[in-house]
Amino acid sequence: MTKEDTRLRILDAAEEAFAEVGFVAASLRGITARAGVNLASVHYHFGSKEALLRAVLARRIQPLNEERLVLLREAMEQPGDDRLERVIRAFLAPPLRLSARLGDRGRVMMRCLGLIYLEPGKTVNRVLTEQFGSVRDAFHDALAAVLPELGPAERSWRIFFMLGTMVFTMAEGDKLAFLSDGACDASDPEATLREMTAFVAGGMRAAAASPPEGGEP
Amino acid sequence: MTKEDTRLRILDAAEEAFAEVGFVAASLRGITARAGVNLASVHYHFGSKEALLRAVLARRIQPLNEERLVLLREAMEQPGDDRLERVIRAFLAPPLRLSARLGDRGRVMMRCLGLIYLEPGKTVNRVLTEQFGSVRDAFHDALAAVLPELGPAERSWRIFFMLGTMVFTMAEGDKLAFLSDGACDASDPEATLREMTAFVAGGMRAAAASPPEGGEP
DNA sequence: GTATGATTCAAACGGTTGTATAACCCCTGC
DNA sequence: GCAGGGGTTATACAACCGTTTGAATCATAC
Repeated sequence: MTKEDTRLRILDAAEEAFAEVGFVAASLRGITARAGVNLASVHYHFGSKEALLRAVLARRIQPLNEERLVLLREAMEQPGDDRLERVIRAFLAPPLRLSARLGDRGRVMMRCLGLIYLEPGKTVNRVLTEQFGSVRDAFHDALAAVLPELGPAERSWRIFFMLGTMVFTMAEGDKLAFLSDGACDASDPEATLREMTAFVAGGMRAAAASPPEGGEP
Repeated sequence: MTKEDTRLRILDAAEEAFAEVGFVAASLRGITARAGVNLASVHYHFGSKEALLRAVLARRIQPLNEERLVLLREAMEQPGDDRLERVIRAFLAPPLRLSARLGDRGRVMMRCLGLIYLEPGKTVNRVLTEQFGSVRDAFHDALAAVLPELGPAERSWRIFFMLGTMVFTMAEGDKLAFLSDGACDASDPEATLREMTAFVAGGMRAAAASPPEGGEP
């Protein structure tokens, strides 16, 4: 068993454990037992439990956000009536595509990312929001171009809702099969992308709800 | 200090602790210290940490779901073009109204409920989904009447997204002020209700994304 | 073949957790 | 004024946590 092998097995086991019970509830003993490695090896390879979490997140998030920006550029370059849908898909598709590519690990990765995003903790949040800052700005600008009738505050609200829809689906998608009596399957990336895009696009296109910010004439 | 006083102080302190760090990360010692009561009193009054969690949830959720069903009945009784908006408001308004009524505790309660909903754990989920079952069915039926062009699967998807938008906003609303550079304020219940209703209604009204379920002719 | 550095291993550390127990206080009813 | 019990208190317990340590093991280069 090589060094890289051990690192990978720890990363995989940690991702599974985080996906099942969250970060704080997952124990290094459980993770190392699942990975079949020694307890101390996680400190040798990563340094601490938090550093392990950062490694688990970085492995997935960095490619995701890069792909988001690439897809967003493509979506903005070509005109068309469905430019809004393409922008939204640029935001939603990367995790779903990655999930499909990972096979069985796909749902583990989705649940892990969604759960960790929602779990409190100063360090975790700092990492995620740092990574997410430029992506948020890029989509803010793109939506300003695609939906010029929306004010900046309204745009922020709706990007927030889009983020929420995605994170919630990633974290709680497993429960949808039960909630819908088997009619829906969130482990199908194609269907999930189609349904989410339609819903979010409809929400984005809704008439502005905010009263105008300037004083009345 | 009366018996009921101690119970209430524990409930309040627990709600705050859960809102800040979640259930597993919150310690009974921290909770009882915050409440100014003895450590053992939580076992005397509630029995266990999990039973305390159930009590914290029940205090808020039961009235919420009852109000949802009342508002839903009212929304369905009177006709009009904005029946969809009224149905959605029946779902979204109760927690926001309760938050406004609770004053400073409002945001604590919102964050606690949202966070606990998203935190893994067999018991928690069972309690919440049990309480939520009848509400989900009622809204499913109401939306079938208001949006007859939507198939049952599509309806389940969109109710799921509505739930996600609400839970995410309850849990992460605090961060919206930062994410929007101060342009949005999720601690304003009126504005939050207005923005969420517009977004969710738009998503609900979007054209169906699913291919028809029957075979092609 | 042996020296060297990297990796793994078993064991233990101090601290925190939820829970249990028994003594204690205080108020009420007689 | 005093018995009694509901409520509070301090304390202890066993289990588990993340982290550290130093020896054992391995692979590699000379």
